[in-house]
Amino acid sequence: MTKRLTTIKDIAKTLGISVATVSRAMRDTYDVSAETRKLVLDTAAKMNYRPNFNATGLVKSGTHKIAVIIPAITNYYFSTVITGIQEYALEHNYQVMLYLTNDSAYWETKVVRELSLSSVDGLLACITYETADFSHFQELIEADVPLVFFDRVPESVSTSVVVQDDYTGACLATEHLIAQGYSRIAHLAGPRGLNLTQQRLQGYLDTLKKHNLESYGVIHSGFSDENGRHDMGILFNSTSKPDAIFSVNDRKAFGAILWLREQGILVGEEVGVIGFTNDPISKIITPSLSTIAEPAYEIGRKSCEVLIKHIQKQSYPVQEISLPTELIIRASTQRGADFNTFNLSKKR
Amino acid sequence: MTKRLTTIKDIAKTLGISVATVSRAMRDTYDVSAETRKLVLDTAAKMNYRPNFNATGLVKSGTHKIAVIIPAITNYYFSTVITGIQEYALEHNYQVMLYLTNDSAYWETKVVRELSLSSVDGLLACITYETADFSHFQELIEADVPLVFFDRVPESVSTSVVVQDDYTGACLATEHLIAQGYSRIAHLAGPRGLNLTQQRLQGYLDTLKKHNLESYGVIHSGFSDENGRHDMGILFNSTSKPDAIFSVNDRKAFGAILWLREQGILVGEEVGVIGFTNDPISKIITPSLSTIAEPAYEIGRKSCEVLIKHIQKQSYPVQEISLPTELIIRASTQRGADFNTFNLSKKR
DNA sequence: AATAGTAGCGAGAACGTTATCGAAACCAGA
DNA sequence: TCTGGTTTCGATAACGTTCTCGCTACTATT
Repeated sequence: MTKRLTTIKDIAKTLGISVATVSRAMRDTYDVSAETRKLVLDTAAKMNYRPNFNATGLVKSGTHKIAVIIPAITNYYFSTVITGIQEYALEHNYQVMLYLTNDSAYWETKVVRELSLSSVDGLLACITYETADFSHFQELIEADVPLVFFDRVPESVSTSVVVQDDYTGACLATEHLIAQGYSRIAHLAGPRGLNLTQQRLQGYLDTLKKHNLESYGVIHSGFSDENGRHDMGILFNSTSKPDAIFSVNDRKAFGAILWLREQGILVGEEVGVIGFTNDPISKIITPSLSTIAEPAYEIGRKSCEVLIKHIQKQSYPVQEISLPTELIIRASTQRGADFNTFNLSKKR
Repeated sequence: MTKRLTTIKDIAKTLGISVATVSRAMRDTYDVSAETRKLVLDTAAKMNYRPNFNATGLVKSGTHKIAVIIPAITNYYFSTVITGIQEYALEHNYQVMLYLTNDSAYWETKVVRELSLSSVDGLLACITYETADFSHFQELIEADVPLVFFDRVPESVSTSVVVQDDYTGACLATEHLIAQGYSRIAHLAGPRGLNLTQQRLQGYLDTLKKHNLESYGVIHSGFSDENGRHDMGILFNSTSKPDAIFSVNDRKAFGAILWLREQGILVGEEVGVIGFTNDPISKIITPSLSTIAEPAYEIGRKSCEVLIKHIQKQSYPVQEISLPTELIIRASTQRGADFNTFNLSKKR
């Protein structure tokens, strides 16, 4: 098919030395004189030599590849995490293989099971919101395959995880709503069973309790803006309507804002909305969305770092890393100012 | 490190047959009886056998992997393209390796040059907007490495490309602005040198000419909303101000809308804005953005399909595929209605 | 009964690299 | 001159798989 590439043998032949010497020279190890080393390196460059990773991978078990298994990449959070993973990996000479599960547990198990362990050194995974059976991951752990979870992590398997501090973030969000004078607070929650859903819900509930407030409703559903929009209809159909919404993520909060605008309800003034992520859209939407910022890029880098450390020495202890979040205050939780029209109709 | 995996030899030994027979049985080829085949397959499953891709890759040249080289993934278009690539690849038993260049020509050449050709069967690339020297790609082509470009394609190298119809899309956008009654039209253009920048600019210019209109300004810069915002300041600083903006992409159009809003200029009513991409944000921003929809997902699938065909038979002819775009009319190019306030302050 | 053909299997080389071991060459000290 | 130590290098086996051959046994044909 493609032209034959130059191998270590070719170099050895043209130089009249053995392949062993060439191999040693390439890797800058012991037992090779400075002259021959330079000679080998020069002719290797001249002959446009590239190492064959299949061969090296065969003899030393270990490809320099890691697999990233993730529900999707078409949103701010995931794409930013991947960017962090990618950069850390490349800096440390690892290559990343990407697998999208499309939030399907079927695809996830299929990918994980069929993933030939001879083709990657380790796995970085973020589970789907359907995943209830973790046996496919358990098998990997029992086979001593390095594995770290990020963002959405299972509770039952014992391996390293890297997440943002979901609980504290939810507390910050709820505290902020209360401080702004909202008291009838509802929560647009994520899919049940996900650790992150539980953590954010718990932070919300605990903060309400601390202030002797009652929840004005919790609805579990998916992460899309359409989910948010739909759930708002249900929430506001009751007799006791909320005056503020804490959404499990920004996308659902966008749906909430869109719904409120359609209903002619003033966002901020009448109903406060706060999200979770700090998606760039939150700055663009009208009114701009207050939110809890997640360190997506750092989560990518950190989880990749932990994985590579696990790969490089199996004695590396299991980590449970939680990165801090931050409250970002924008217009959607402000009263008093008419942020809704946002100068849109003001003439020069 | 990790536990020793079961190999074809282990299966042969426990069954008392030769490795050759096992190998043939696994691949369902000739010269093996139905009984032994079943026997081999059963014990392979029982022993949890996984093929070692390093070994197969060594003997048959050909890993089932493709490399995707892309400037970034943290935006709608690129992440959607990747999703399409990924899905087509997985369906056809190829695995994708991801490389982000971060729009740096330095990183691009580094990645392409260091990419061991023994570890991938082909490349899918979208160049950075800095890339002026294409020798790193030229080398691959000369080495007969399958390579296809998508979206941002170089003109000088002769290989398959998959793009959207940028020229016609730009014509559609400009025609639409004119049809809506705008006549003083300016263009927020992309970085110079990119084919897509040239195509969209040309479509814009040709359509103006067709209607005997003059351009009210063309400014080249990057793709970010910040670029768009900045360029608007320049555009409106002249004595002859435009009454409509055609932006090379949606992100810059968002910047333009934000800038207009800050200036108290009514978007749509006073100044029309149209983008290019159909980023989901275009539905969320106020007013919603008219745009030219790109078939990002299909471009991903199609370019992956072309690449795999190139890999599978080297006689496959070079393709130049251009996928159609579509005009999406929203509020930012409508006059008459007060879309800017968008019911925001309307009480129930 | 002799031959030819075929189905099923095994032995061994090969892919490109690294690791182990030993050999050669050189040098220093006695 | 001999011994011992170091430095530098080569031969060879291994990694797990596929591929090419050749061998055996069986069936069909004459």
